Amino acid sequence: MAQSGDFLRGHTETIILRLLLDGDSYGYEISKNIVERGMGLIDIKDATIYTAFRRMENDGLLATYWGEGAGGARRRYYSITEKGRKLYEEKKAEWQKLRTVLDNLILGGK
Amino acid sequence: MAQSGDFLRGHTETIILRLLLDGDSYGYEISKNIVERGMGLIDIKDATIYTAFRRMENDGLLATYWGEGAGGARRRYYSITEKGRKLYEEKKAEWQKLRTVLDNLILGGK
DNA sequence: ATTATGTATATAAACAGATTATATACAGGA
DNA sequence: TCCTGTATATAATCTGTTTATATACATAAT
Repeated sequence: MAQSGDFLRGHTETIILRLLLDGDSYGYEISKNIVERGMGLIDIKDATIYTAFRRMENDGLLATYWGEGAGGARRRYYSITEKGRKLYEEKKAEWQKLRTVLDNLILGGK
Repeated sequence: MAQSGDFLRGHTETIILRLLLDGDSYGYEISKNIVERGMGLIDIKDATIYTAFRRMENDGLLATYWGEGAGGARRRYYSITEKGRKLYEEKKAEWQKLRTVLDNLILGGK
């Protein structure tokens, strides 16, 4: 019923911003990175990543430039902007609050 | 950008199932219950609840009956089915795993 | 009396982010 | 030559949530 995309929704941008905090990267690498850390639960699709990039670039959260295609195809690199950093901090705080709320609502208790 | 609905998505049904585990209830009460526990972060809309009920009833997760409208309008009560209980257990385990994954992806570390 | 508020359910239409499908391109191994 | 892996991109589709709107009854306020 609910696919991985259902609970990724609302977090995809935050995750991308977090990864770019460690340094510039490109779509394919970011995608692989997310799936790797996803413990088999997260299966983010290429199209999701690339459409998120367009959206985030338009929103001024990311800056982009072309890197040399070392080996295979060309790579488009992304770097996080100041606006992106600020949004990340907000989203991070939001997640920490949300986690508590969902623990309460899903696991129950009280 | 991301509204509360974005991170509710994929969890709404789980939350409803959890609340019905405590006993039969009706839409308005469930809705109020969720918002109350939401710490101002969750603002689930009526339409979301009622469309979720239809979906879940069609999926055999819920059974329904009319209760007397004590005071105001009539109430449609819902009770969780065996299938609903099983799905809840799956979703609960999924959430506990997802929480760890998202902690890793959003907060970073390692 | 009538207006406003709170309780309670319901559905069509719009919205938005994720998925599916498809296309392109190059390198290296079988 | 074909397949796999790397790498990006977009149109069309899917789906759960939201917006807007409708109905209905009880009670308190004007």
